Amino acid sequence: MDISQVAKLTGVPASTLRYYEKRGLITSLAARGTRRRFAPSVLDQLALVALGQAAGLSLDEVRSMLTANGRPNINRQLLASKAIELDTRIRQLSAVRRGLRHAAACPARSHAECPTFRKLLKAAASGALDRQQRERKLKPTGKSPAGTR
Amino acid sequence: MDISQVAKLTGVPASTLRYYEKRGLITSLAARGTRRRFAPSVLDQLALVALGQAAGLSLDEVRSMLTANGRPNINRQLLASKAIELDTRIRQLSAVRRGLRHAAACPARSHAECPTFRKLLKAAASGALDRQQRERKLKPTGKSPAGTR
DNA sequence: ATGCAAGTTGAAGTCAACTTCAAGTCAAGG
DNA sequence: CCTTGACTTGAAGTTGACTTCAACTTGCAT
Repeated sequence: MDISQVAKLTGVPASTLRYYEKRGLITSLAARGTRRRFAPSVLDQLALVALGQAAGLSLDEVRSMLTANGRPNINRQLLASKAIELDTRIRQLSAVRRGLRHAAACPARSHAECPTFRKLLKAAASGALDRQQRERKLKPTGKSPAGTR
Repeated sequence: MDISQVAKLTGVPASTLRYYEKRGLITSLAARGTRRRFAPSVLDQLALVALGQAAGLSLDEVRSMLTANGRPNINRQLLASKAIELDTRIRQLSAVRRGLRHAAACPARSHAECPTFRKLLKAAASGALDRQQRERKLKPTGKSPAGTR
């Protein structure tokens, strides 16, 4: 397959595919300078990247789970710890969602005065603050964790 | 309170507090050029920012829910739609978490050959790809300021 | 054989949310 | 009064994941 076919098939832009290849996340059969050709297995590789991203791995972390030839090579410990992080995150998001739903539905004039909202606010916010602090601890130099998108 | 007290109390660095003030997310009582003083209500304001961030709002979106004087002014429609997004996101994260847990525990030699893993991979990844495509649709020029994240 | 869309490259630009820097100001202790 | 350390400002730098650009090459259709 050529790059535009893969792009069309997966929805991943050609520029991203080139970028992923440079980062060692996917493999192509190209001689340098000529047009890339992708084996069908690139679809699996892209799926793995997508899964990793969805799980909150950086591209470097995803690559660390691939062998030189592009096959997966799983670091169980990293995955298990990411799963735990996900658990926590899911719980926090659920609390936030409750907060939003309440805020959107609650008829109180000012939410500053609605006790239910204040309670959810405090819970969700303190969770968020804790999380911020944890992240700062992991990066003691103070470099920003670039968005918890 | 002065800026370092607020920082200590909330865990939000002083630099961030200044940044938030410049962005109109929190208010201070300072005459320009002198030292900032914060009213206790700044803690509520910060909680609201944290909640918004946790819910996936951009700082601009958070600010759009504040009146000029810094009191919350909630856009129910935006909140409700963010709650729906959160629902979706939570479901996707749950699927991803299942995938991770399985990958971390599954004894198959190569995960490429484990059918359970392949199924979860496909599900989680396709969800992730769909999401990517949706986000790209919302940003057609690539220059739009309204981050959906 | 030729035109031109589609591909190639490295380098530079973008974005959000901060952080860091340089240069200067203020306030309290000694 | 003077030092010192916490504070002030605007400007510039950082991060990760891409995208865009400029300047060429390729390869299919005519």
